[in-house]
Amino acid sequence: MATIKQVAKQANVSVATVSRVMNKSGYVSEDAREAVERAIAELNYSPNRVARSLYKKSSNLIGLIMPDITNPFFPQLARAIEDVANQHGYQVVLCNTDEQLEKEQTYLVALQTMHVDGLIITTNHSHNPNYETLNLPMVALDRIVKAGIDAVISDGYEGGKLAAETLLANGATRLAHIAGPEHLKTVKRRTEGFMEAAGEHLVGMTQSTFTFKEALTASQELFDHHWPFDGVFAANDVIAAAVLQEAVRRNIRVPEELQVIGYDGIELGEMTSPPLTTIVQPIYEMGRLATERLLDLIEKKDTQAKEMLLPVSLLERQTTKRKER
Amino acid sequence: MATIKQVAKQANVSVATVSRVMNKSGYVSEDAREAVERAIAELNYSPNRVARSLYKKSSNLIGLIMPDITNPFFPQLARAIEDVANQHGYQVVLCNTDEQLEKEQTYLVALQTMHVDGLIITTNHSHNPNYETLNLPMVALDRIVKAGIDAVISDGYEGGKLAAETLLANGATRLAHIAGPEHLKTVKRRTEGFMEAAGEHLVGMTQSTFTFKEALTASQELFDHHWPFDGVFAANDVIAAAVLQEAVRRNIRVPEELQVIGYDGIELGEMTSPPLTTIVQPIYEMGRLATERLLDLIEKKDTQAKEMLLPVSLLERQTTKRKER
DNA sequence: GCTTGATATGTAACCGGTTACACATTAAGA
DNA sequence: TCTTAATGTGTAACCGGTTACATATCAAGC
Repeated sequence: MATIKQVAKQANVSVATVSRVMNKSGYVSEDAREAVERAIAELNYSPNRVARSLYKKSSNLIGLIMPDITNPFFPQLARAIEDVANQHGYQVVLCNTDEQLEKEQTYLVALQTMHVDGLIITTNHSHNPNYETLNLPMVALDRIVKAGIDAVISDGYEGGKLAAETLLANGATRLAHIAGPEHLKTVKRRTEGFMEAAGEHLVGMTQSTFTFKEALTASQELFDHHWPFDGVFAANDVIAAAVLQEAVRRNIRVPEELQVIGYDGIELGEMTSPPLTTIVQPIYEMGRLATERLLDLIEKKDTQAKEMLLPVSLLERQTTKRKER
Repeated sequence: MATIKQVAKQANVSVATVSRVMNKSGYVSEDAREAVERAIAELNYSPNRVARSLYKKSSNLIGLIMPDITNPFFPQLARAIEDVANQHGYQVVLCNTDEQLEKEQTYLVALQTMHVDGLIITTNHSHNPNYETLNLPMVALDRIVKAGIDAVISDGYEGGKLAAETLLANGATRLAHIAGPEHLKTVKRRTEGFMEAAGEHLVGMTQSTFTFKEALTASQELFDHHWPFDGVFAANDVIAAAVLQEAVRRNIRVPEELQVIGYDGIELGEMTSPPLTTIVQPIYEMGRLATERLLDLIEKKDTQAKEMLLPVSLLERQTTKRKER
């Protein structure tokens, strides 16, 4: 790899001049600029980012902290983040924490010592590591961290409500629900919205994490203890897939006997049989927004912390009866 | 953030001594060591990786180049890679290329200028960017790049064969197949193995990419043009899910009338109705192996390029008839 | 007592960029 | 013509580590 010194020599100028043409800063004569550009091309030079980082204390790296990329909600988010970051010349460092405080801590110091410019956090921290003391630009994504930290979330309350209303409007009268992990506020909102709109129609409810296995268990529990019901809202699409599978196993016809609505709008919903009706969050959009916001923060364009609440929408596939309205 | 100078001052020694105790190199007296350790603790110091990188020309970063993390095969791989990397003090930089040469090029120079220590490539490069001229340790994962570059792959040929044999052993006599993208050699092997073992029982075949939408189209085509058949092997689980959905839509009972086998063993297979029988690749294991191999390469433990071929196995869920054997 | 090697530690160069500062030249304005 | 500001360029300090090298002390061996 060529260095700036070699370029300078080749172009017959000093390193300062080379740096100036690269950064378009200060005064450079037309002649010098051309000579430098020629030398750069000839040597196929690209500046060493580590060296630049050291002086500038900025690495063009952003840290992405998530519970587990293996959870199908996250890849799309990661993709959006990476796309936007990349368009702006940033790279992203992937960190899976499994929501374990210790892993999170380890990553946090690693990211800090490598001088990442900012953080996107999609992990909860009810257990409160010292994000605040980190003094790094950061934005929370699909998570509410605390006032003073930017957040991008979707309107879970409205989503839950929309699910209940849809079920009811489609003729369901006995509603059931499988809630998500209690410690995730954004997920809890979905349950709250659903319960509000379901009112006395709610006949049963269980709880589950977002792993399919546990969702299956929770589904069985729901059927065992609360059957019959004719509409289910699951806190996310993975849980909904479990409900669907369990319904099939019990020879319950979907959507004729039982309508099911999920939440998230991940690709999985297309792949179930029948395809899943769901409340879609604008996942990619959320990732995009969060990243753009982070880059603004990094470039100090705005320091007023904001919470961005995005609308959700109903995607009717085939686990609900489409009613003419 | 504290610097080594501050630590040195606090401990009343020179920066060289501090560096020595941190790296356990050279001679350090017991007294000095203790003083330095105390100072490090007091100042909550951790060394600046950027500075270290600059001198050592090594960043403890590895680049992970994949087509699209959104494709459900990759998150598990990414997870394995990140786990192993992290255990060894490395972080991973995520790069989605969509198999576009241009994005790949851009990433390659970005990764190089930031002095990543190595690369894991899960992307094909029939279009041949200059990996060879990169002069970086790298290992190909689930891809065959070329001789001289390490590769970790699973035995697609045996997998395809196993699928055909299973279908046949379960009583199927008219087999069909949906192949994957032609340019992926590892995927082509599956088709070859299947065709070899299916022999004259093969009655129809179409082709598809790994996106669900196109897989659905390919499935419809298969049913439209080659029905009836009683066993299908899909080149991966996403395609198998599409076949399943299309079968349900056409009121074809699985597995009674039609048996389906997928390939990969991703979580999606658990979530379909009925759950998918599939040929599982040891995905996590492959990621783990590839990363360990890369770290060995980085630490120059071994320079003899190897190709590691991992065995696959049949996971019987409910889209095949389990036969007493 | 003198030589020698092991132990211990500090100084300064180095990694490859960026930029403050000094200095020179040129053009514009009075 | 003289002053002044704009333009152009190089030198060297700096970012925060690592390490080669110089130097010093001390104990062992003769």
